[in-house]
Amino acid sequence: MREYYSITELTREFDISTRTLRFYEDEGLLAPIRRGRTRLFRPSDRHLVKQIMRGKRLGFSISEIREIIQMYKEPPGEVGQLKLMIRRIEEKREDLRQKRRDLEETLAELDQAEESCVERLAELGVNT
Amino acid sequence: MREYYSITELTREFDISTRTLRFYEDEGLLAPIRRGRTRLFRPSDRHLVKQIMRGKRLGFSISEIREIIQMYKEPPGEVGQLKLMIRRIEEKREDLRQKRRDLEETLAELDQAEESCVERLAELGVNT
DNA sequence: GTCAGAATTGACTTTTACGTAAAGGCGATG
DNA sequence: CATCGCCTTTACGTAAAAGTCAATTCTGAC
Repeated sequence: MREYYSITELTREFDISTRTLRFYEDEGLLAPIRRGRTRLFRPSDRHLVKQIMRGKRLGFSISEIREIIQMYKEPPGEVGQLKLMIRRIEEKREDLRQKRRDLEETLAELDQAEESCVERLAELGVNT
Repeated sequence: MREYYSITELTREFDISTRTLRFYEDEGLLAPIRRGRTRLFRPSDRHLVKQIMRGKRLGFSISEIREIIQMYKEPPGEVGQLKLMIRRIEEKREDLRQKRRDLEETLAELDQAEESCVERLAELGVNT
């Protein structure tokens, strides 16, 4: 496991700009360490970037992603906070389950659409 | 099945604003008929709104949603167009499968996070 | 017919998530 | 030493997706 990644290494790996990574840092999603002014990304930072990109693909906003990332961290020490956290996690999961239903429906409709196209091609005497 | 829905009926059903529905019309996603200047939404328009909201929840942009909606329509008559359409559908499906992987991973991590919280509560002697 | 409530258009504003340009620091290499 | 390539901050710009507001116009109920 590498010790540090430079900002451009990560931009290449995840196909995003340096601006984007700095923006995520401003937004409190990342906190790479510094050598002088230069950012050094640890493997854990790189993993955070992965999670951020995953969140993006699922259509979560920056603040939603921030919330989700909070959930992955060490659980809080206080009972009230813990219970609150559990409730929030359950909400996010419900959110994701809705997305899953949406996803399956969309996939099913696309399957149907493709089938129609294939049939139409067959009618036209094209061998698929 | 109702014949027509008013704009406000749909805003209430889907919890969106009239501005949003008109915006979708401007963007070519909807084309309700008119009585005078007033929009009348048919069941098919209402169904389109459902599909749009689904797309939104999955993080698709307006133009991606427009593309997907195109795919649900009658398949084109020309062989080249049909083959192109099939390729596009396959791309969208790959996109959705990626989202599904992202989703499952996120759900798994949230499960883990919740478990940590529950354990922590147990340590603190709280009965869940 | 009139009057409140709903609907319309059009213009301007806002939020999010970056893009882009300016101006320059730091270290290696020819 | 100069010039790459990579890194930095600061600041303004922008596209997408609506929100908001104003000025009208319908229209259904009384």
